[in-house]
Amino acid sequence: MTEPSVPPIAHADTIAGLAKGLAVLESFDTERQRLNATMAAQRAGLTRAAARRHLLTLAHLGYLETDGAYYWLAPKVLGFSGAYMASARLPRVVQPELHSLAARTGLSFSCAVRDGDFVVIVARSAVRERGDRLLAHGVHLGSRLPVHATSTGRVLLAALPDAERAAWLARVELRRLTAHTVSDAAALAATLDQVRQQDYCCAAQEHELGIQALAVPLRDARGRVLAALNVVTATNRMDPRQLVAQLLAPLQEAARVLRPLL
Amino acid sequence: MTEPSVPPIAHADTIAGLAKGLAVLESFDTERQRLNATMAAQRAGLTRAAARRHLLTLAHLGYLETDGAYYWLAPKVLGFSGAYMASARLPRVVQPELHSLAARTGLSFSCAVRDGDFVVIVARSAVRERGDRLLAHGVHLGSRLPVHATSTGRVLLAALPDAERAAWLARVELRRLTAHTVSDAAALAATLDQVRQQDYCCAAQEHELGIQALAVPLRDARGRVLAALNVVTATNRMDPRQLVAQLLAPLQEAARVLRPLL
DNA sequence: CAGGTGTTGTGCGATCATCGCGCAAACACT
DNA sequence: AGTGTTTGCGCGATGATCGCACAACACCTG
Repeated sequence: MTEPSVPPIAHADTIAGLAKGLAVLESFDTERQRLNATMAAQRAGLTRAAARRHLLTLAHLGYLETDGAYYWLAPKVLGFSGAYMASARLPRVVQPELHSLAARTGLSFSCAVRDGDFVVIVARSAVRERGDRLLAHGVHLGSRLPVHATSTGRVLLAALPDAERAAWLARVELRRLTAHTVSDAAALAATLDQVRQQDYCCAAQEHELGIQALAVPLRDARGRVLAALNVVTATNRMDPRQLVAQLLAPLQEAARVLRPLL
Repeated sequence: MTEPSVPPIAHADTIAGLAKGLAVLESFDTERQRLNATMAAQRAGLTRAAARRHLLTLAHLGYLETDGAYYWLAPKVLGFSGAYMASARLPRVVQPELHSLAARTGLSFSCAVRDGDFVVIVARSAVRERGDRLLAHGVHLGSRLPVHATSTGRVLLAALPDAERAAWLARVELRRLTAHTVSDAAALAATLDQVRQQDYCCAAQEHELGIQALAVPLRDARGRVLAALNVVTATNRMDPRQLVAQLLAPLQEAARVLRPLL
């Protein structure tokens, strides 16, 4: 007989050490790339002593490098990515289509799936602008971008059942990333309704100034939304209207071609 | 007073749960992509019960997906890759040079570092052959390839101090991957001497039939070998002699250009 | 330069998370 | 239906992990 008033923190047998260690590993993100025990403890929600032990373990296993005081990610963590890319069906199937789109249009395309409050880029075909400048510079394979401020994220949110979407909107903090970011839950809900209706999403400068993106959902044969496909352009090269006019059709065509393969 | 005859398994305070969990996560590789508790236990060296607990934890945290019996990698693991790519200096610096080489030659170039018995691809510029067929098909960012059978791996081995190299050769099992793989320690040692002397390595069909690669070391300003740069070609398009004649100079030039930046 | 202030490394005993055994149920294959 | 094999998971014992607390160190500051 369990106490009904106390919801069990973890109902099943979970390995606390593993969860904490991964929290530590996750606390190395784009913004904070070098951490010491104190900072890692703060970010991962552990005591300093515990964080230190986990950091030492991760370093010992080769996932982190250290100078004794600070720690940073070692190339070994890329191994997970390699294993995923080798195993997962989605990126393998989508990648050629992205390359084809990129080759035809000279623009950068990505495919993303949702993971909690973020989208994860699982396939990408980046095109270098003149002078080797890459658009959306920091976006790589594996990049995690906030779901509420990205075209792909919104397409994926729009595909959620109403109840789940409502729960998500009630819970999440809509961080403002640029002056254009929609950070009001009601406004986002309205946007998502529109996205669901028109079956695409255009997000202009909401995640990063100077760039805008257009996304469409990727459905499998049974109609379930598995991922989102998008294209990114510089705002000074094209306005949102042109973006939709010129690139919605190719994106939708790609989604149509991929549908039976997913 | 510790027993002198028994080398302590882990001298410092290491979190066993974390180490085991990561061993479980690592047991999902290119070859075995879907595992149940029994198989994971075998591969990670745990009991079935322990493996199950670790798998459940990983699934609960979103790193694995499961149907109840089998487990496979979730896209969330790509997040580590994204964080590493955003933080690490090496791939950021090398990537443009790889693209430039690829654009000029129409071939695929990679940059790799060593992690134990494997090299990890940390940057890559892949070129599609005619008909979208990709050379060295399964090689992605984050791929782990056996160090002894790859051009990059040998360049990195050749850079090791003698004692370390000898220790490695004595310890490692030189798995035969194709009929051309050098799997004899003495023969590999001789090859490494040659690599060290000529400062490049050409490996023909040792890792995969039909492809060959040429690699050079990437040194920093102080002369330390940090990584290796290579190019891959199909054996039916070029013989090893031609490969060296045509591509050694561009690779070395790239390494020279990168040297002050590393 | 001594004293103060903040930060870091780490030993220690208590505690509770993790261990693997072992059973029962499910499944597979006659 | 019967047998052999695999799987899910509860349980009590055990030892790994916890965070406190102290010492050592770095760095100001008057």
